[in-house]
Order: sequence, then structure tokens, then C-alpha cells
Amino acid sequence: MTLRNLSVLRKGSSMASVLSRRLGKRSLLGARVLGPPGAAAPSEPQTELLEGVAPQPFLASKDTSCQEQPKEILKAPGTSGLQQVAFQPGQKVSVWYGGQECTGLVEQHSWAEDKVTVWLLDQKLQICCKAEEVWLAELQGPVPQAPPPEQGTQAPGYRPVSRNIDVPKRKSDAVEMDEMMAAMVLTSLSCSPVVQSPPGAEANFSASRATCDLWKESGDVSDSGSSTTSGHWSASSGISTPSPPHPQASPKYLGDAFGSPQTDNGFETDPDAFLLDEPAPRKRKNSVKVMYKCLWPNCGKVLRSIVGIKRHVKALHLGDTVDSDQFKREEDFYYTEVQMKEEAAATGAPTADPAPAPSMTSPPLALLPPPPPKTQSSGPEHPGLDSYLPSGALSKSAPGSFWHIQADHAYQALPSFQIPVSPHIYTSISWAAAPSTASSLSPVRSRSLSFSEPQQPPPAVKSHLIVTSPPRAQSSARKARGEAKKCRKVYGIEHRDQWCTACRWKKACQRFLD
DNA sequence: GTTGCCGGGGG
DNA sequence: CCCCCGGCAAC
Repeated sequence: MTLRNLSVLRKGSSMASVLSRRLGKRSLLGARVLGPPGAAAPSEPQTELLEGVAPQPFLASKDTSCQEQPKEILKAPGTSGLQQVAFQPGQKVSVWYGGQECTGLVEQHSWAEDKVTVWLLDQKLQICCKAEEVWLAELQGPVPQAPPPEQGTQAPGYRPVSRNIDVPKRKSDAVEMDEMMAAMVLTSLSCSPVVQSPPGAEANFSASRATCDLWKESGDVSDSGSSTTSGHWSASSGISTPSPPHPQASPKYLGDAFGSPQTDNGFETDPDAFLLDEPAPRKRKNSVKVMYKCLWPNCGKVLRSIVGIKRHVKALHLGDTVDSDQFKREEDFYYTEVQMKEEAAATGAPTADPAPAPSMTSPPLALLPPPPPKTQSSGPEHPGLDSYLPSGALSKSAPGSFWHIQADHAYQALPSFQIPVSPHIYTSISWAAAPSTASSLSPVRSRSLSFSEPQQPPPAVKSHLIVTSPPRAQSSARKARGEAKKCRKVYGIEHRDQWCTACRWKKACQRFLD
């Protein structure tokens, strides 16, 4: 009996060992994850904690209110510009006229002057206005038609292209536009992290992130320390944005970003911001549709287009803001990008919002550190903003990183397994939410996977609820002696060659985990 | 004494 | 890195 078993075992494991030897050493996954709580576990829990804190969208968001401005300006052309670009004669558009929004048909679009001649259906008259003041009628969502008059006049007024495009050298408008277009196209093409990562990668992504978290216990150390991680990170993030990888959102970092910029910084966005700007509507997996959800308290309106949502926010929520001059484009902060399943989206169901927004909001906020006293500047509605934005920023945990399991020794090869993570954890990064300049990338790094996805803890790891950041559990603590049979027992010393490498090297057995 | 592993060391 | 081994602690 025993004998037989043994042989069977041998057979099985020998294969395994071979396999493992082949793949094993490199396959990092098995080791740590499965490892006994002793070593790996302690760090685990923290992750969770950190997740809440780390991202700190809050700060970002805050800054956003002020800092974003400049950036937004840059972005502005993107949104309106999108449409500006292509007004075709006969196209149905909307335009602000006489303090209200009117629909009409495009008569002519003069590129040189960037003006559009529109035939207003309602008024039966023809007007000529700046291209920015015109938008495609189809695009706008169901916007309540109650934009305060002054807003109306303002709207066009404050979309001065000139401002947005305040580029050093000014060539002809046409050229300018072209460049913009090109940039936008490029961005949009290259932006979506989701699209870029193949399914498999995706899993890795999320997983990796989790791992990363594991390994970084304390924000700072981890951040700088885990070279691997950051490396990949930057790589991945790099894809999505041209801007250089930023240090992750470590509290410290944020703090800095925070502190400096706000006051004087109104306009001093770092150059990168420019590049970052236009995330443009991203492409999603086929099944998912991108919607934009209004974050205004008690609103939750979901629209299909950015323009729509912006207008919604502006008109409905920001409409009366007099000082909108200062906070123009504030709308950007009040919506978030949301992915909806095709069906849901199709039906236009505002109901289903996988929207991460509200849910995530609260936790981080609680933990968030010092809200700078900067709110003052922001308009009346800003308080709301604070709470909402962050979530937005946060939620958009971006593409995630790769699972780097840094097992100190993955001696051998258990078939690596991947931690199941559902793909849609990726919330898009709404550019609006992208915190100001510096931290631009930080949200990406945010570890807040949790919210949308119940984190799937690696099997072997006991789920600890960790409350406080425990120092590494006694680092010296030996791994508790495993109870399972180990290679030595199973194969015997005579067949040492059949042991798993770890065993051979007198390391923790990787074949027979406990 | 045996076994499982960590830390270290050599190539 | 890969591989080994001394030595410690749990059995």
C-alpha cells in the first residue's frame, strides 16, 4: 500500500518537479501567495488599510479645484474642439443665442475665422458665432433646459479658444486646430489602459497591484523601494500618458503637491499637465460602454457624452455660479466616467451605475489627512466637490500594475496561479478627475481596488483584518514548521533528486505547502 | 535524533 | 543567480 502510494506520488510529483524546475524558479506567483501566514500574511492586511488611505484622491481633488483650472483650460478645446472640428453644412447643432440654447443647422463653418454660421430653426434667422459656441445637438444628453440666462451668455464667453490654446507660437487657426486634433487623436488612441492590456495581462495587473501593496507596507519605503513595481508601473502608466511617471501617491508626495501649488499656482501647472490633459473618450472593451455620471449630490444623472454631462453639470448645478469665471470648467469635477455593461448602457439606464463614485468616496475621505484651507476660493458648491471629487479621482484606480510577487525565493515552481480578479475593476480614469499636474498619475497607482471588487485574497493567506499598521510581524520568526509531508519525507533522502528545489536547498518546501 | 528552514556563502 | 550547507528550532 504505502509503497504504491509512494510510487504514485513520485510519479506525480516528479512530473511536477520537472515542470517546476522548468518553469518554477521563475514563476514567482506560487511562493509567497501560498506561503503560510507567518511570512507573507502579516503584510497582507495592511494592504487593505493602505488601500483606503494611499490613494488620497482627496488632496488631488482639492487641488483640482484650483489647480485644475489651467489644465482644464487646456482640455477645454478638446471637448468643444471635438465638435468644432467638423461642422458640416446642414448639421444639426445647438448654440447659445439670446441667452438660451437654440438648435439650428450649420450653414457654414469658416475655418479661417473659426466661426460657424448657423441657421436657427426657432428664430428663423441666421447667426454667426464662434465655433466654440456651437455644439452638436445630438451629443447633448437630456439636459434640463433651465440654464440661467447669465450662464447662457457666459457660456460662450468663457470658452475662449484663445485662452485655451494659449500657445507660444500662433500660426493660423487652422493649423492650430489641426495640431490639436492630432494630439487629441493620438491621445485617445493611446490612452485606454484597458484596451491595451490583453485579458491575461489584465488579471496580472490587478493581481500585481495587490501584490505590490503587499510588499509595500509603509508608503514611503515601498514607493521608492520596490523598484520592480514602480518600473512596471511607470511602464504601464507611461502608455496611457505621455507625461513622465510620477511618484506614486504617497501621502508625502501628495502633501507636497498639495501644499505648494494651490495658492499661487492657479496657473502654474506644470508643463506635463498639458500633455496629460485630454484623455479623450476611451475605447473600452466592446461590452462596456462609457457613460458619464454626474456626481452632484442627489443627482447621479448619467449621460453618454462628455459634452452632455458637462452641460448638464454646468447648466443644472453650476449654473448660478456667478464667479464662474474663476471656476469655469468646474463641471469637469462633477462628473465621473463610468463603465456600463452594454445592455445597461444601451437602455440608457441611469440606474445601473457601477459607478464607483459614491461608494468609494467615504472611506478615503475619512482617512484623508489635512484638507487645506483652500476651499475658500472655491465657489459655494465646493464643499460638495470635496467629497465627490476625490472619489472620482480615487475610483479611477487605473490600470493597475503587474503582479510582482517578490517572493524572496520562489524556489520552485508551483504552477503559478493567478488571482482571479474581475476585469472590470478598472475604472476609467476620467481625466476630469485626474488631479492636478503633479499628482496626475497618482490616482493610477491608487490601491483602491477594493471598492469595486471584493478583493480576492490569495487562497493561502488568512484574511486578517488589520487595523493598525503592524510592524512586520516578527521578522525573525521562523516559518512555522509545516505539517505537510515534505519532499524529504515523501521521497526519502535517497531520492533527493526528486525533491523540489527548495527542499534540496534546504529551503521551505514549495511542493508540499502547508 | 529527525526534519524543516533560515541565513549565509561559494561559484 | 544557482546551489549548498551550517545551524537552529520544532517535532
